[in-house]
Amino acid sequence: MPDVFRLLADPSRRRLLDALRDGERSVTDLVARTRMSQPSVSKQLRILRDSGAVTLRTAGRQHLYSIREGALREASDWLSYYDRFWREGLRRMDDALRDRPRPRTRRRR
Amino acid sequence: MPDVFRLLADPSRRRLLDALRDGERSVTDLVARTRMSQPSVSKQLRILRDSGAVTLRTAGRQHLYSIREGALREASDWLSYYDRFWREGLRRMDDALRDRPRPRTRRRR
DNA sequence: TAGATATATGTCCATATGGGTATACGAGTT
DNA sequence: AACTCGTATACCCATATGGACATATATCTA
Repeated sequence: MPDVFRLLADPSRRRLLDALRDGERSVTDLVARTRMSQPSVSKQLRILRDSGAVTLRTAGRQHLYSIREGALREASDWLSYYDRFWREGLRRMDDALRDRPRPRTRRRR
Repeated sequence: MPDVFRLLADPSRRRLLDALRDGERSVTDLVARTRMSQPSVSKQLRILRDSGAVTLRTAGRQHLYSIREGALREASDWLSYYDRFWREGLRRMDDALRDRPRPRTRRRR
């Protein structure tokens, strides 16, 4: 249900994730780094947590958040196709090109 | 302005992009493949086009859309950091892991 | 020109979303 | 216990979003 891309759609959540790249951070810490209000930070962290993107560790009265391994994997996987696609420079438009002046059919390698 | 992740946040747009992976497609074609209404398809294509994610080629009365090279590059780049992060197995959460029972790094199969 | 096909746009609507402010809650501290 | 710090939640609100339906526009065809 919780779509990874939906998560990443919000800049504030991305900023939070960016702020967490170097390791776990407390809420106050994140508030300082992201220029957001504390409630907003908590709200977005809640969303990130519910979606399994981050984990929470409680240390006294501090809540330390950290990125969960593989959280963005789904998004990354989806995009990886296009990455390969462009890097190899292979445009598989043969079908679409069929009604054009015969662009020389490519063979499967 | 037009955020790539915002684009990808909508499943219907992702379906459209998926349908375009193999090359350019007409609107009718996309309608058939995505099970969306024609106006919805056009609407989302409009958004994708305005954002520079797809390009349009007119052939008679058909509008042929195709993914624009490097359109999702920005998103991919952003994610690449985390990818590297996890693939190398480098979790800089030593502090956090300190009080856990040795999570044992997974080996590559 | 009339009609059919292909696509785009306009309008309306229901819903989701994110921020802000106030407030509640929990854990230390005195 | 009273107070303070750190964090979470509740509520309200303005806005964005996406879909459906009807309709407009453009291109071919008879």
